[in-house]
Amino acid sequence: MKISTKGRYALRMMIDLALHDAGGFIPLKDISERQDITAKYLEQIITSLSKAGLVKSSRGNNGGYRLSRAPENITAGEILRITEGSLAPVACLDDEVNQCPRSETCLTLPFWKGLQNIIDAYVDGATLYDFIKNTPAADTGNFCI
Amino acid sequence: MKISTKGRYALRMMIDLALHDAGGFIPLKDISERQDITAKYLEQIITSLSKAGLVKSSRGNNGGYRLSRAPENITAGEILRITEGSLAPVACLDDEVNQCPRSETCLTLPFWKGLQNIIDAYVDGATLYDFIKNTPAADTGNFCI
DNA sequence: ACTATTCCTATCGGATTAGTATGATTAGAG
DNA sequence: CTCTAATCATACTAATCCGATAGGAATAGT
Repeated sequence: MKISTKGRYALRMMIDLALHDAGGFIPLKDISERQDITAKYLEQIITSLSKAGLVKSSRGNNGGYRLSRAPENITAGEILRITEGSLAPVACLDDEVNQCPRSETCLTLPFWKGLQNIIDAYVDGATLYDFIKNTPAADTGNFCI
Repeated sequence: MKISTKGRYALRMMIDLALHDAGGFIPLKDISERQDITAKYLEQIITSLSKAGLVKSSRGNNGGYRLSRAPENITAGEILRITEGSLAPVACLDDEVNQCPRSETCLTLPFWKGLQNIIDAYVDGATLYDFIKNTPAADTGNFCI
């Protein structure tokens, strides 16, 4: 029941992009140094965020990444679902493929469904702006996980 | 971010024990057949529940397991924490060993702490009785996951 | 003694995690 | 037009975790 490094690092990257947004593109190398995570690993993660449309990229010299929307319009839920796959606590809530034939009478399914609901509501209610709104411009990149 | 089979099976076992409680001990073989899970695997899981004091066991012929408390006094949270280890979504919330030196200023820690809080509140608010209270005695063992 | 049960410890294949490695492609600067 | 800094794409890998399986010892009722 743990969030993997992909989800955690993705959130840190997105917050980093929000904090250091100056209108232009931010190279991955800068994020890598501030967050102390290898650029190669961040590359994999931000690629999926880019394909999902959460960040825009620019190749070549002076290239990099930037948020494609304002921080108040990007939620932690979006970021985590893209990188973690799904936040459903059990597979049978994910899609019809994994549903079991006895789901109609399952005694535990409503419990898991309820858990999924509160998790979804929580992560979808947190925007990138919520993470950075109390942070002075000087205090950037304060992460621990 | 998935609950493992250990947590799911543990919950199913405990519900099974609650549903079939007739005062005596219920052999693991019966649970195994009703739930369609190998007895050998259930053995491992119920051992940890037994060591934690959630079930009482009796060895030898006519032995088995039974709940050590009434269903309304056993929560899903207890069961899941024993079998899953911890429901904290990130390791630095688990214990001091995993805490990072920058936890005071971490921008993501309050978010994860909040997620842990709602998960804890939800699972601790669900008792075994909640799972079985609407189940006719005839309809036993209806699980899908 | 026999049998049904829990208890204990070890093993194991496969999947997942958390990266690392290599190189191609792109685009601005000189 | 070349150099360089960057993204993009794909493959690989070591380590860990998951989901069991296996074999036998201990216990207790008949």
